[in-house]
Amino acid sequence: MPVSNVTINDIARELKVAPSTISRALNNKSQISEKTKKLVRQKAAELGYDINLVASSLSKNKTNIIGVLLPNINRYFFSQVVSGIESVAYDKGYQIIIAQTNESLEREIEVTRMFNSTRVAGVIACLSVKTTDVSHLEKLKKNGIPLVLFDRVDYSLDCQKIIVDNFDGAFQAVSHLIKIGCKKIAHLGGPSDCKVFQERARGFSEALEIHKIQLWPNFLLATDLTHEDVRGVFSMWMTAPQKPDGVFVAGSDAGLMLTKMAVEAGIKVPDELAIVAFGDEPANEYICPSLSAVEMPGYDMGRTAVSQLFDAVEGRYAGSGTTVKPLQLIVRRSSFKRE
Amino acid sequence: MPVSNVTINDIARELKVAPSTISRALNNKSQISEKTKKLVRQKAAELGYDINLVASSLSKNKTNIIGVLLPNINRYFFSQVVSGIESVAYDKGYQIIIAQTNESLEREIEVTRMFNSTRVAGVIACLSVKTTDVSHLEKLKKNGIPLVLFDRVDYSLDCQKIIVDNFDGAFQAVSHLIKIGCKKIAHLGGPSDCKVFQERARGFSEALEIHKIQLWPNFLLATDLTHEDVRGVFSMWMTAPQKPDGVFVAGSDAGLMLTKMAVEAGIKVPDELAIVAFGDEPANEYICPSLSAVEMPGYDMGRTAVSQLFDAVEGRYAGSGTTVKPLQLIVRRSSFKRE
DNA sequence: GTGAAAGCGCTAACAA
DNA sequence: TTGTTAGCGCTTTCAC
Repeated sequence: MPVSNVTINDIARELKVAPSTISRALNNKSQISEKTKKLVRQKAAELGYDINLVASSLSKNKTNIIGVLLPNINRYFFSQVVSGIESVAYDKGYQIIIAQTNESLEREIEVTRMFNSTRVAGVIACLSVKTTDVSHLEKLKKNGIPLVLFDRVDYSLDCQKIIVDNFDGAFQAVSHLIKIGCKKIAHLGGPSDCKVFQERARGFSEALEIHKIQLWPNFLLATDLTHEDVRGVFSMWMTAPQKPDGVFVAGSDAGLMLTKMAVEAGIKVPDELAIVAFGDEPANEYICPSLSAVEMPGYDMGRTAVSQLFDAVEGRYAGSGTTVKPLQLIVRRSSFKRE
Repeated sequence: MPVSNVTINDIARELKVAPSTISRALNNKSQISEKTKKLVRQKAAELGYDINLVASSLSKNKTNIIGVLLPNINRYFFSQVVSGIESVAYDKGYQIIIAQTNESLEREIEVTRMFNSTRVAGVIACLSVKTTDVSHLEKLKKNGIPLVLFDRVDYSLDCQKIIVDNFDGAFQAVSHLIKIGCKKIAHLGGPSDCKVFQERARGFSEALEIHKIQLWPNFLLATDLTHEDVRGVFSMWMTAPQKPDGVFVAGSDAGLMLTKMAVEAGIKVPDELAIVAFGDEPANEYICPSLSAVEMPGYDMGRTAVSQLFDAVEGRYAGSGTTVKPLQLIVRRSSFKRE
């Protein structure tokens, strides 16, 4: 490993000026003549100089790195968020370091510690489903590292939060099912210890109540939304005395699985069973029948999150607040209007 | 912003020992008594000390950050690769900073410069389709930053490369189409200036040749695989005197689009038109008919790439070489055996 | 086994 | 406008 990097001292020596002059010139500071500025830039280019951001960061006590913490980068929603974050960060000259928790609190804590050690300029996070205690994130604040939460947030944390209205999305979805004529509507829900899933379940219940639709036993289930869960719940429903004629599924993967199982079991979707999922992804458009879903604006949420983070990083505004992004119900064949 | 971080000097002062002792204790160096080691750790925990990696990196002239450069994080394959990279990096105590090129060479150059300035420990990259000149990547090498390329590689670069055998994958796919009885097979190809797509086209041609299948005019097309491209090609094929009865599509997105268009046009897939795509993703399993595809092992490629990068970073082995990952043809309904 | 001191490359007072 | 100087927080020789 050669590691023969040019430093500002090299440039300074060649030009017979002080290193600080080089620094000023390269950073476009005001108190410097255009002439030397040009001279310095020229020589820097000639020697192939690239600033050492490690040294710069240490000196300024501030990096140009944003830490992004999320459950899994390979889930569609999260990859959309990351893409949004990266696009804005890039324009601002920031870099993003990403880490997955795999829904493990222990790992979330470890990553947060790492971000802290890296002295990231700020952190954007989506909490793991298991996260109840948030002291690890509070420590960031204590160290002067701004935090923005998205999707799975914790209200006890004093920071900006970007969310969707899970209650409303669920309410919309279920109201839609009711409108197209479903009478026996079930909810395949997510982990009950996670707020977003609680809200979705609440939206489901509320919609039933308002429309005076009966809730049958075992029609409101909290699961981990794994393949096994979906399979188990589906077979239970299909062998029960009361079968649902409409299902609101709390996650997009589970929605796809359920739709596929139903079709394979010979059930007519949507006629015998209408399905709407929370969370849209490309497969929803392709599955047969195509799957209705409440679409979460991941890319946009990412962009907003990082913009708000920059407000804090750059000292413009660092308050606490919640941005609620609009949700859109996309009606496809799996819940297309019957009579 | 409080920014009241504890340093090793604080610990040293409290313990009335030298900062170097703290450093040694915390880094588990050999020349230090267990007693002070324990003492130091205890005090560090008590004060809530977290190492400042910026300072550490500057001092060691080496960061614990891996730069990952790829076209788009929100494409399934790439998100899989990143996930694989992150999982291994995390275990090694490294962080990953990711950047998207959006298939822009200019941006690829800019990001590379940035990685260089960040003094990343190494870089893992998938070149943009537009990348022909690779001097920006050569500069990394010159600066002692190891590089590993994956998927879209450049053989003039002296580094490890992780790829799939695009020729073979295409050959397999097309041979399969031939085996199930297709006689008029077409190829919806990708950008012709990109090696991987050239190889896929070559595999297509070779399979036809070997099996003595005629190549009809306009049956071997290079496109950008956009929605418009797919639509245009599809309608051209369907209105031509000779319609294909089998198509090998160079990308998974385009494969999904084509399948959907065919079904919507009332064409029986696979009976009238069999389809196989290069690249698998979740939607392939769900689309109706489900879409056959050559599966690229993204997660595994990511893990291998980063492992090889560590070999170079940690000075074990830094040669040049190519790892070819196995490709698997997954046969689904879109090309299921007819008689 | 521990301390003293230099230095990683840069920035930012303070002087001139 | 430019130079001098003192760090940023850590690691690492070199002494003791």
